[in-house]
Amino acid sequence: MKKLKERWREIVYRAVTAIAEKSGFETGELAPEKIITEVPPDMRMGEIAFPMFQFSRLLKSAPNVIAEECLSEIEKLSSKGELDLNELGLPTVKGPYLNIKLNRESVTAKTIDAVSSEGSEYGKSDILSGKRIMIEFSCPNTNKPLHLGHLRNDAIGFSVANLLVASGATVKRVNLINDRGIHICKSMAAYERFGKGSTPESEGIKGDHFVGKYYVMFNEWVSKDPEAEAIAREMLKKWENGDEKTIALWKKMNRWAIEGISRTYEKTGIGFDKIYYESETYKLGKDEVLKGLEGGIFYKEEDGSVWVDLTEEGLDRKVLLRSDGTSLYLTQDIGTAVQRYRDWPFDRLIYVVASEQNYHFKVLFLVLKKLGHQWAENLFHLSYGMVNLPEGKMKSREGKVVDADDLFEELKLLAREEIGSKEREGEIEDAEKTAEKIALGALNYYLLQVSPQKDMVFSPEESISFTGNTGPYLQYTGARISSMITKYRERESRYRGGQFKAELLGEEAEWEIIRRIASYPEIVEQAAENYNPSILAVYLYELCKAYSRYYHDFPVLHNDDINLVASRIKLASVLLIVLRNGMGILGIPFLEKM
RNA sequence: GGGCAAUUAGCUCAGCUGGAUAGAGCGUUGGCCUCCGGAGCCAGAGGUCGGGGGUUCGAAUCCCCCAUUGCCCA
Repeated sequence: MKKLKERWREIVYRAVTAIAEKSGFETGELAPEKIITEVPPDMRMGEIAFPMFQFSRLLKSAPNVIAEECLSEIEKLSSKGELDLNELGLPTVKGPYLNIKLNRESVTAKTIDAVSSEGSEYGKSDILSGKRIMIEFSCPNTNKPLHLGHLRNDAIGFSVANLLVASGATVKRVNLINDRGIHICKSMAAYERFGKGSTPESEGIKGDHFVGKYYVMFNEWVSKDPEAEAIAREMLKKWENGDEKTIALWKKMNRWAIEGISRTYEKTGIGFDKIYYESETYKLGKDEVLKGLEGGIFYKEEDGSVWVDLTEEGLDRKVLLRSDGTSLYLTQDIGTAVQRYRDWPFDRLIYVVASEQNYHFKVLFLVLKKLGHQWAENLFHLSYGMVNLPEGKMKSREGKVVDADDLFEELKLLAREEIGSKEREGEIEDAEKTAEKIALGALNYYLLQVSPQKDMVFSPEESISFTGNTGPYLQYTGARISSMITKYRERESRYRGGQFKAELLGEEAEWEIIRRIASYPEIVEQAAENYNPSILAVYLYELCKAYSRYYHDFPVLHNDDINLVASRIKLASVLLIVLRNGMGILGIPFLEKM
């Protein structure tokens, strides 16, 4: 379909050029790829539309006149045998638009053939082939469990990584564990005081929640006794000086936290190719800053703190090292970036981080550029909006946070109930696992249907809804079709000899599905280019919607014509491939039964 | 004080590089299971695309001003 569109652009270009020559106008910078195409509002008008307004200035003529002229030029080319309109489709004029009606039968045959032969490869492109792209996402702290914000981050990171892979890039998924700093010491201090040697095992609590409990405890403690703050700070100093006991405690608690967080990752199905730890890169960051200081890129204040002046770049001055020589987030990020480029020279590094850090990344990228790293130009902050609750912002200090594990459990429970209410339970092999997959599908779809850049409201009731525009709707469509195909195979003898014939798929509803299937590769490209999984989410929903409508109106198996059955089954199985591929990219588990 | 972003139906969101009548879901009103999975399908009501200017043959989309909200920097 993309190829056809490009061919038509060239044809229209030729036609317009011919008209221009006749009237003695220059075509100037006109080029086939610059010609604007659209999709007509009504399927009956065709599949590709060329608005002629774009040429009216060039040809000094009214768009509807140009449309007619264009058409006759194309017909001329066709009668000369230079164009095969039977293969390319039929141009028609509607007011100021030149619309192309594709040859349905030929597009149907080609599309179905392409999808069935490419299978799980269908939709992949090479627009990023040869590119090495590193993508950082998730980035948890080791003092508390993952929350809703991380889930959005993970969903975006995971799916964007998949989109890049589908576009031919070599992708390295990396995580950065924020495992050092005053906040980490807070939970350590609280544990040392209140923990009494308990462990996640002894308490029967997941490690990250266990550690998080002490972080909360610290905040309670410090509200009663301001001394706590000093104790934590003392601990940080000890940590930086390599005090053995402190390091041992730090290691122990980090292990608990990371172990717990990893279990959450297992549930949500995400993984990384490499994990970075701030505790291992912050020193490199310091070195870089000191190098910059020597090189005169940065400067020192009287109190000994190191600064960078970005006023020329339209930003502010910014601290890089505190007066006591300790590092900041920015310092650590400098070190991490440098380390990454050493480890794996990339063509692009994408940071999936919330929009509240927009300024931070602007500064980071500028500082790295100032330090002379040419690759700094290839850094990109994929900024996503905050996740708010209907009653307002999430506030971790006030306990107004949606915990990732809790949310997941809740979703799973509801999915389990839903399964139980369907009287289909007996057919499902593992109801527990299925419930988990439905929960994950609901969650990922909910988080990904919104454009990343926008803030979103997370309504618990809506996210657990399994009807309407949701992940489970996609899964449900997939399950129904799977079940139908199974039936088809079971009754194979009845349909034996049935042949797929493109011309039998002549219903409008079928054509709508086919043109959507044909445009899937373009959708994946678009989503990848914009780092925007929501484009794909919307597409999949519309695809399923179109099929559900069709499926409701037209029998697939219940037909006397076995060729018609075979053809409609073919359509269903091709759609299933697209659905599977697309859902895979978004992290929505595909289910044969649910 | 400065910067960035957002504002589309009661609620949550789509609307791609400006194009033909602004779309979904939830909710609401009303239909559809002797038939391949009703987690479904269909229809109705619901809009001054925050406000005002501008560019353009054409603006929800681009530009400017204002308002509101969120985030960040100091």
